[in-house]
Order: sequence, then structure tokens, then C-alpha cells
Amino acid sequence: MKYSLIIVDDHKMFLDGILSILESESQYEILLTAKNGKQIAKYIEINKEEQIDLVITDISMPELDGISLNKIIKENNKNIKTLVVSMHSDPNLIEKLVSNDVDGYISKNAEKQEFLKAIETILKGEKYFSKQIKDIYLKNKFSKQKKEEIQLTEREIDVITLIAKEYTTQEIADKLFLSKHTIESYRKNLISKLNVRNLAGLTKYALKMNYVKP
Amino acid sequence: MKYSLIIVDDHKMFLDGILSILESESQYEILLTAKNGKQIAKYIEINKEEQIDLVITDISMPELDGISLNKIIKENNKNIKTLVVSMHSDPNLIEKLVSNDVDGYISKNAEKQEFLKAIETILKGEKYFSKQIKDIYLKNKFSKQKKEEIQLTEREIDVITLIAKEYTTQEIADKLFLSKHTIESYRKNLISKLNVRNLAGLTKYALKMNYVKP
DNA sequence: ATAAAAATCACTGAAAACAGGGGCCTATAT
DNA sequence: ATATAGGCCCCTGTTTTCAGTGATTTTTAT
Repeated sequence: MKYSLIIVDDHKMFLDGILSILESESQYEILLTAKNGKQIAKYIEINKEEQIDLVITDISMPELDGISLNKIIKENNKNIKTLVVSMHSDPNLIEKLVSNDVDGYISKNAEKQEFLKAIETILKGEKYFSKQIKDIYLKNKFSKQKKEEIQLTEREIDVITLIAKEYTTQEIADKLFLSKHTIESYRKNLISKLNVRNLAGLTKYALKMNYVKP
Repeated sequence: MKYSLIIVDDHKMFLDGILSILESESQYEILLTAKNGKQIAKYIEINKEEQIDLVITDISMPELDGISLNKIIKENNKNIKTLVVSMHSDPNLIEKLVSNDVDGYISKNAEKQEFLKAIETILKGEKYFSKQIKDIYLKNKFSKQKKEEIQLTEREIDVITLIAKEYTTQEIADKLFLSKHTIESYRKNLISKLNVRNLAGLTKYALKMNYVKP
């Protein structure tokens, strides 16, 4: 019996690439392809009884991205395997996917053989992550153990966020219904906690942590 | 006589996609493909007499990116046409390419037909830019006329950079061998010029402009 | 040649930030 | 039960930033 695959990618040409690779592999049947996750999410929610073996998906897509799609798939049907093929190698994305139980992740510059091997491995029930992705993931885990010792509290995050939004101490106090002394304490703690010298340092940190938009 | 094409893309699967599209078009001959611009640049510099009609290239590639490759090609042989196929739609990249005389630019989510049409158009000697790209380009040109009024001088950039690096006024003055009053003037001007309220705003601007690393 | 822009410096007063203390009150985890 | 962490507040004193105003010299563009 053939394996049923679904492929999701908003880059038409890339989709063509995958199709041309899979064409020569008779054991796979392309059930359908789509340009964004939404269509597939709907399809899977409706056709719960249909046998789907593997969904191959990109990450950045309009409407519904790969991360969310993966989550939806896994929530609906644990039997459906997922393989992410992406040019992104942002450690945070990788981590999110892993914790959402994705079955594999390879880079878009993978060779044909690796791609086929990934599919094969996953359909056997194992996970497949390309070396590159594994390295990034591990490196990130490792470096986090150092950085994670600086853990800000909720309130501190509130304050640093507002600081980076260019509010003064008094304004922040008003916004949070606190005394300006309190805000000053928080600012002071933040400065020593984060090992920076002034507002500029706090602002950079807030930006790095994505507490504020640039 | 057949047209000779060269295709450059570090995403193997994408390359496969392009190849599978062009296979059915007998008028095109794929002269060679490569994973980065360097190989092609070298090839073109060596084989100056060889007839090459079109180079299709991605933008982000290891070793030598699409922008630089395009420049090298055009410097070596004006007869070679270039088509950029990319998922990037950063206005600055587009602008750079246009000013480097690229012959076409389409997005990676273009349909097969548009891709073929782009090639055809370019080989006829015309330019081809997908609607999406044209829109981005024009929108950017338009919005720039507003934004470009905020142009920082060299000195202002020096100062805002050091501010974002967490130096105090006095320290900046010492570093630049200026009076602290001067630095204060610059800071003041920067704040009003950039329409921000304080150091945090300046720091965010410096970060956005990449004057400092996060 | 001369006008405009950039770079430099100065002063004042008010507001804010920074440094270094300390204290009090909860929740919660051992 | 009691230590620990987070959240909250206050004081003193110094330094820095911010806002407003103005001036000189050098560079650049027309």
C-alpha cells in the first residue's frame, strides 16, 4: 500500500521541486498540495478518518504558518507524521517545533537523498533531524543554560518594557499604579541584574528579548 | 538555436523545481547549475567568449550572494541577462539590484507560467518584474521621500552609536575629543530630529539602523 | 561669492536617572 | 515555621539628561 503525503509550501517552484523528486518514488502518493497551512488544517479537521501518513511543510507561510499547522495536526491526529522543510534555522523556531512534537526538520538546501531519507525514517516511526538543525538546537540549549540564570520577574518585565517604550519613571508609575520609588527600585535592580549601565542597556535588552518592537 | 541558461541556488530542492519546469521547454539548455555565486562568477570571468544568455539566481547564498553575482556578471558581460528569483522582498535589496541593472525579479512563490514568462520576456531584451516586486519598489520609493528628510550627519551617527553603547555624555566627549556641551547638543538634536523622547528612543533607532550590535 | 549645512562650544534650570542604603508584606516551598 | 523570593515603598545625594537659546568656525554646494 502506498503512503499518503500532503505537501504545504507557498513557494510554488519549491513545491515543484519536491514533486519532481517524489514522482520517481512510486511508494508515495501525493494526496494534495497547498499554499498555506489553513487549507490543510481545515482538511484534516474535516477528514479525520482519512489515512494521512505524512505532512511536509514549510515554516513561513501566509495565513497559517508551519508552527501552528504542526500543532493543529498533532492535536487532531497523532498518527499523522510531520516533516518541516525550511530555510529558517532560528533556534527558537526549532525549539518550538520540537516541543510541539514535530517528527523531522531538514533544511531547504538538503540534497535529494537526505530528503528521501528523512521521509523514510519518519514513516518508519522514527524522528529525523538534519545534522545542521541538531547542531543549532544543541548549541542553543547549551548557551541558554548560562543565560537563563538571568531570569526577570513579571513585574521587572513590565517595567523594562515600558522603559524601552520611552516612558519616564513617573509615567510608568502612573501606568502601573505604583509609586515612582518602586519603579526606581525596579530600574535599579534591572541595571544590576542585567549588567548594563543605563537606559540604553535596558532598552537593548528589551529589544533583544522582544519585549518591544523596534 | 537554443538559449543557454545558468541557474544558481543553494537550495537543492528549489533547483530541482526549476529544472523540472524547464525540462519540458526544449528551447532552453541548462549550461550549468551551482550552489553559490562564486563558482559562476569564476566561470564567467574565465569563459568570456562563451555564449550565455541568462543567469537565474537566488539572493541569499553562501560565499557569494546574488547581489554581488549580478554585479560581477554585468561588469563582465553586458550581454548576459539576469533574473533573480527570491523569497526576499526587502525593498533595499530590490533597489540595489535595480541599480545594478538586473533584468528581472520574481518571487519564489510565482507560478510556473509567470516564471516562464519572465524568462521569455527577458530573453526578448525587456525587463520583467513581478507585480508584487514592483509594488514594493514603488511603495518604498514613495515612503522614502518622507523618511529621507531624517538624514543623520556623520558626527550625529558617531554620537548616537556611542550613546547606544551605553556611554555617558562625558565619556563620549572624551572619546571624540570634544566638549561635553557639544555632545549634549548632538543628543538634543538627535532627540528632536528623530522624534523620540529620550535615550531609549535613540538606542532603538541606533539598533534599527544597525549602528550597534544588540 | 555667498548661502546653507555641519561641527563645535556655552549657559541655565528643571527633570530624570543613578547609586546605595533600608523596610514591610505576602506567597510558597522546604 | 521559617527562609526565600517577589512585589512594593522610601530616603539621601550625586550625576546625567533634557529643553531652550544662542554663538563661532569650517565645509560644502550653488
